[in-house]
Amino acid sequence: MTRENKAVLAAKTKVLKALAHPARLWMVEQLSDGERCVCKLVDGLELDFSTVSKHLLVLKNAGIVSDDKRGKQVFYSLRVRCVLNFMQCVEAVIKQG
Amino acid sequence: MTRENKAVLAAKTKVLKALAHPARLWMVEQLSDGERCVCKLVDGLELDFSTVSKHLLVLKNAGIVSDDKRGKQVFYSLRVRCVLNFMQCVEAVIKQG
DNA sequence: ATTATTATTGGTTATTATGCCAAATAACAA
DNA sequence: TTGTTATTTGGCATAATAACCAATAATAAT
Repeated sequence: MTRENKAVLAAKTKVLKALAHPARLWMVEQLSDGERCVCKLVDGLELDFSTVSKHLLVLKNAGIVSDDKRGKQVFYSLRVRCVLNFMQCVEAVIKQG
Repeated sequence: MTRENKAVLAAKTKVLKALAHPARLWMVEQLSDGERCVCKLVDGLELDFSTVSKHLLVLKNAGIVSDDKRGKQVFYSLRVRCVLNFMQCVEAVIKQG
């Protein structure tokens, strides 16, 4: 395998790893319905504010979400809708057992 | 969040986690071209035989691949083709920067 | 029967991920 | 200014992953 192939593989893996956590995946699903401030996401998760913030950073670094600070709140939104299509495939894997 | 929602989220996460490793993702891509024995996959990766075997177990437990022992070899194959479609979305995330 | 090949399992260690708390920042309000 | 709310950052403890080696199991070949 070439270094380039390895780099491509690492890039793909980064995106997948970002999605591969229940809290992060839940947030992505929430964002499919439109932007949310961090506080709103914290409300839906039984996690510390700082923990949620770090999870959002992971999603942002992977290119999956973007953030927009307005006033003292930060709103996150989904940059890539196709992520949701994939989840249908994941559900297919689950149902098939 | 209900326990049921948590369970669904955990199930989805299990599939995503299985894909979220360069060696495992590479193997899934290889299998898109047809079944492969473990030895063939080991050849393509710079990893110990036992390590590759364990990675395959992760994919199998997630429902992504199935195995078939014939003689002293074990052949793995992809159970869910749609996984490959998703990778196109992942590539879109990467290109978008 | 012995040996060789293919693969899995068990054990250990190193690295990475997760979560909380406390502290730091930023924006707005009083 | 001082205080309050919203968020991020740093630090630390713990849990989960990943890799290797050695040992085991199963099949095939000599």
